[in-house]
Amino acid sequence: MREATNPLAAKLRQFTEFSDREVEILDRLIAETEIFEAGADVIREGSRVDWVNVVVDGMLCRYHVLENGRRQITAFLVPGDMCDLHAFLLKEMDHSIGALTTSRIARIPRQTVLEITEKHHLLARAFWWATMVDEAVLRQWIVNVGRRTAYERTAHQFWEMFLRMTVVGHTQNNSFRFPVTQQDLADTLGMSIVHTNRTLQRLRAEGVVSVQNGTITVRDPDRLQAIAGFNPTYLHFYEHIGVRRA
Amino acid sequence: MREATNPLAAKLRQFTEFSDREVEILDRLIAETEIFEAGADVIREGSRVDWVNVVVDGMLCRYHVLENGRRQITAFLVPGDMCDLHAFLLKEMDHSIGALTTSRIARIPRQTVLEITEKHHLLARAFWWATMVDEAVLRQWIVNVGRRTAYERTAHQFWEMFLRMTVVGHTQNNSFRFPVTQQDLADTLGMSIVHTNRTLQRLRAEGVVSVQNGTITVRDPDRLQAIAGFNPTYLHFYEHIGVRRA
DNA sequence: CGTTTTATTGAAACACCTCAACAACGGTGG
DNA sequence: CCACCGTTGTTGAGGTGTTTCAATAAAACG
Repeated sequence: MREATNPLAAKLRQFTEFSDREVEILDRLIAETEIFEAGADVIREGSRVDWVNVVVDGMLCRYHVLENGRRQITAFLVPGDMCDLHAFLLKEMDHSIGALTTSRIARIPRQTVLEITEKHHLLARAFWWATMVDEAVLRQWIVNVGRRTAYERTAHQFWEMFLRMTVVGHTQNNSFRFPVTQQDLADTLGMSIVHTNRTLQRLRAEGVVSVQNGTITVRDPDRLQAIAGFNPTYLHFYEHIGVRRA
Repeated sequence: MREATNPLAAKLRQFTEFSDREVEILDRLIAETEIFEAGADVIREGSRVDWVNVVVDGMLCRYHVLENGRRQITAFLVPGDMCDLHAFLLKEMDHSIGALTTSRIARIPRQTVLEITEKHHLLARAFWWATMVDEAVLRQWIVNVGRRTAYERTAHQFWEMFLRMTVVGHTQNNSFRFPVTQQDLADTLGMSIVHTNRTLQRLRAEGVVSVQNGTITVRDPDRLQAIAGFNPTYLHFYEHIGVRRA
């Protein structure tokens, strides 16, 4: 059964146009999906993986757990994102992926991915591109955690997320669903839950954003981008898919 | 002129075997090189790139600069590493790449990369794989900066670097060249130079590592790995290319 | 409604930062 | 070969952003 809209195709179309044949293949890839409840792990650290997960619906996160219970989230996954391609390299997953909301996931066997990339250069290249985009986001994440204050860091995370959600058409009236607890947010920003709470309060008090019920509303986009110290060069990355400079 | 040893081929061989034809192509890619002096930038933020850089010799780093001068290093590049593939996506570089030592770089035109990946699936896949490895390293970097103390963080960086250098055969007697200033190190670990200095002293005083003249010697590997809280799963990544668990 | 999870608050502790001075080192030119 | 100079490393000390602990309020859940 074909998806009305194929988030994977939508995402990859950012990079290039596809033929009908290629779109058909992408459709077939996500035809069969599996549901994961909020809070459930899609993959757990240490497990062996022989397939690629594609997010069809929902939101998930990649997280690493250290010995003493410390946790670090290293990515949020939204519809269209492929994950665990790298599992072909590692014998075992070095981190877990958990569902933040009830999510629909398509599982593509390793063999299928290999065959497709062998026969369809353009798709192979698109997959590669998607990996490189992830890389760019990861680098910004490091900069964020390494060199920004809690306040800037939180703003940057929100702004980046806002842009990403806009790209895939998941924002309306400057607001979008971001169903994370403050603990989750603390674990993505590399700070304590208490300080996360206080930082959120400040952002709210200053009328920059409002956060409620897992929905974030950007009240003052210009201000938010400014606080975030958002790299205008990095923004190009979003410009060519429709997001404009403030 | 053929390279006696091709670091690019050496690196990609971690993932798969190549035919003579493919190796020949890889050799040709890095046949022509350019020298960059220590301290020079290979690419600067904001510039447009139409080629891929491959490190043939030396060591470089990827760094991001924020408005007020704060800097964050997000990667070290060693022989065999390809960089700026993602530049095909972004209009401009969102960060710079600087040479830490005098380095030899091969510049491969964008068009060449596209042609090769179109005609040679295996090479295309290898490039993709290399990108995914970079991603895994970046994720660990985030965990490091986000959730480890200065002490653990520094240890982790050293241990990771030690493993990477071992992989490409650049360690001898548990020591390797790591020609960074304490400021550089501070910028990679997301801490101040003063605290970096003190952390190094502690690591030295405890007989874990010694650092001198841009050369690091791992005096107590087991201890270092333990302090780093190095993820044994992540280690698999190195195991299949010869590095063994302590 | 109880029960569990999540958000919020206060206050003390501390890891890390900033400032600022000085020592050591490596190169350069006289 | 020494004097000079810029860069890098080291130290002390006070300041602060952030954490930790611990308790309470407020939602969310069944």
